[in-house]
Amino acid sequence: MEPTCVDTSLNLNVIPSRDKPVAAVADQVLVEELERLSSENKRLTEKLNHMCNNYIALQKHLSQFSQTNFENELVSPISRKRKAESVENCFNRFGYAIAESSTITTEEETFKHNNIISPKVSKVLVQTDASNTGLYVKDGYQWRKYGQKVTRDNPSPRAYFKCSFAPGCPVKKKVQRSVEDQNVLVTTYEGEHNHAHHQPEMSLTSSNQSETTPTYNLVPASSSSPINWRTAQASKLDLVQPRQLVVDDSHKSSIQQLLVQQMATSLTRDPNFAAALATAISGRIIILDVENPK
DNA sequence: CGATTTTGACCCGCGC
DNA sequence: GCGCGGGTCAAAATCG
Repeated sequence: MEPTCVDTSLNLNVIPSRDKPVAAVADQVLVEELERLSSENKRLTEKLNHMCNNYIALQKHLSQFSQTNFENELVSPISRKRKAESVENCFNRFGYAIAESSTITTEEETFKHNNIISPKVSKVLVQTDASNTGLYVKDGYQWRKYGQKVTRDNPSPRAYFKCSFAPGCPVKKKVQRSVEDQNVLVTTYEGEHNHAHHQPEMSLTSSNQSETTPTYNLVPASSSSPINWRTAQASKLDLVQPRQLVVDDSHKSSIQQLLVQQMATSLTRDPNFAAALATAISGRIIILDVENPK
């Protein structure tokens, strides 16, 4: 798909002519602008729909890939580390990660096949700027750091956090900079919170934690110039505990449509969204065509 | 002064 | 059995 630049700004420059009074011209301009914005809105909704379809297709591919991996491992078992690596490579192969989450790992599948309940593991990639040297991802929960370690395969240290919001909450997370792109923080969540998500925002801040606007990032795993989407409305997307709606095919499309509409509506209501979206789209978008992969 | 972070020590599983 | 590496503990330091 060709990168598209969408002009979401309002052009209200009124140039009165001798024939038409200022008010009439202004009315006409407003109507034209409204029509243009509504068509842009429609186009954006379609794009969002397309991206959702791609995401679902990718998830399907990933689960198929994991399934194949598991079957292969039954024949020739590999080490725990190798398994983790294969999942990581799987992400990279798909090329883009929308705050990537592995809702299921090969290890987890192994447990499932053995009917053993394992803690939920999810992985989130968060874009940082180069000046940010901290390992803190503000995700709405309260974390207590309990360790830091330099690992063999990555020169940057890995930080270990426990959820300290509720006593006895079993959730842990590991945060480490990606070995491929130092601007990307790889956060691995383990377990599920036994309490409510009290802070609605999901933002990345530097160690001084001074940023107030939630920041969401699309992180192309293979790209060094990722796209930033900055919108407050996006806080409605729960990226911390990625969930999968399980629906049958007959309801899938209608639910999908509903979600797309809700997302589009809430996003377009946000005054910051237009500017952010224009910046993002005029930058670079990589959308994987699942039907015709290059 | 309590909460949080830092950091070296320790534990444990895995591979050889 | 030993060494390595990842994960955790806990005492000291720091912060608000």
